[in-house]
Amino acid sequence: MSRGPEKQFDPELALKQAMQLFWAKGYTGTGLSELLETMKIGRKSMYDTFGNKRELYIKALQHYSQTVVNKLHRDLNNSEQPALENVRKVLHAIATVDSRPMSMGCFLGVSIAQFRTNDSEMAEVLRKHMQRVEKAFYLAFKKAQDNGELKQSTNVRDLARLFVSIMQGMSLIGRVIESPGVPRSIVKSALATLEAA
Amino acid sequence: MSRGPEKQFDPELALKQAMQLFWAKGYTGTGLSELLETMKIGRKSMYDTFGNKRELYIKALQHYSQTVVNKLHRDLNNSEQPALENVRKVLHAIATVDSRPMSMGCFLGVSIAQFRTNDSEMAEVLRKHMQRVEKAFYLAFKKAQDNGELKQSTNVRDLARLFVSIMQGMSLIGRVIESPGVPRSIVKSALATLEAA
DNA sequence: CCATACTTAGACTGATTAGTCAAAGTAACA
DNA sequence: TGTTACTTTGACTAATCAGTCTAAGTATGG
Repeated sequence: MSRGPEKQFDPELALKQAMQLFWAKGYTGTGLSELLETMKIGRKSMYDTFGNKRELYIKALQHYSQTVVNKLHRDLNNSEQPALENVRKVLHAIATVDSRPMSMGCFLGVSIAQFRTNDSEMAEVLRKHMQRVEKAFYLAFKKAQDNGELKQSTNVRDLARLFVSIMQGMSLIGRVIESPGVPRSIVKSALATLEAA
Repeated sequence: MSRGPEKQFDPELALKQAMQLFWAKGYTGTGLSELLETMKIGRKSMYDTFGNKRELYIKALQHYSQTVVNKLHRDLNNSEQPALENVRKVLHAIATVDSRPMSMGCFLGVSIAQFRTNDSEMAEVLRKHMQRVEKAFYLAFKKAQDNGELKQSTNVRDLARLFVSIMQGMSLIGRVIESPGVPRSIVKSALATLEAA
């Protein structure tokens, strides 16, 4: 039984704010003092609650996975319409987000770019989350194939991996382009390839 | 006329080594002391020759553009074979590189992920280099279309942007995947889409 | 052979870094 | 109402950060 006072802050809210700052400024680019100001908690509270800066980052990635990637799963597997229509809607939505000025891209993608490739612990964390993204696309394409929306000869595993790449590449490029037409242009030709698949 | 002694180091070699360290560890993740050790030059020499850390990074990006992106242009516009065959060879080559354990991806891509999106100066530098990549693909697809390798109805500008995204996404994902099959899988389905385009 | 103009190495600065720790505060239980 | 177990605040440390600057070294021009 806990006998002391309760925490004066909401750990999940603090985590969300940490995530957004990490997302915007990067891991090494985000200082602890700045982080604590944003999270509105004290130094000790951060270390007691989240471990250290690195563990906080890993927990921020989990938070992203449980919110954004979960939503991706739901949107891609919405049963109310044809599976490929879900894919189209999701890609258009992402293109819209990536078209905004100073779009930040995908938190998973920008994280992958920031850690050394020989950081095997972080690589494993990131790979795990990325595989959930791949699976979301895989399930949608599999269903589409079962429904006759895709040819039987199409390798839906490969197709899912292709679309994860497209999404990641588009989100990355969206961080620097000025024209909102570019992400739409990418989605347009990406969806065109589905016609023949 | 210069009256003093010549530099005791090769600025281009030093720049190349700085690029590789930045590439591996990121901008904020790379300390100046570490940088100077790798470049094998003194502190003052770095500031006199390259300005400061940030300008050094920008010059490293230029170096990348003048070597790697130039090679991409040459490979995609090699006139000895059909234009689409150039695209296939280039993508297979990139997939091979991205399949290596601890592949570092594309220096442009990892750079885009590292700077704040409101860093407009850096965004412009990165956009400029990325547009050269897009142009390399555009010219190859345009030639393919003129040669009848692609349908007249295909929008080659959109197609080029799609392939830049695919390449960036694949290179990013290559940093964390363990299986060499993933990049090959992506290239396989990417090239399959060209059959119908 | 000296003066000039460049180079070099490295000491130094003030700021900031991640992380620790002691002290004060507070709520719940006996 | 103490005692206990938790919280919070913020001072502190040692290391590192980017960047400056002085002093010593060196090749060239006169």
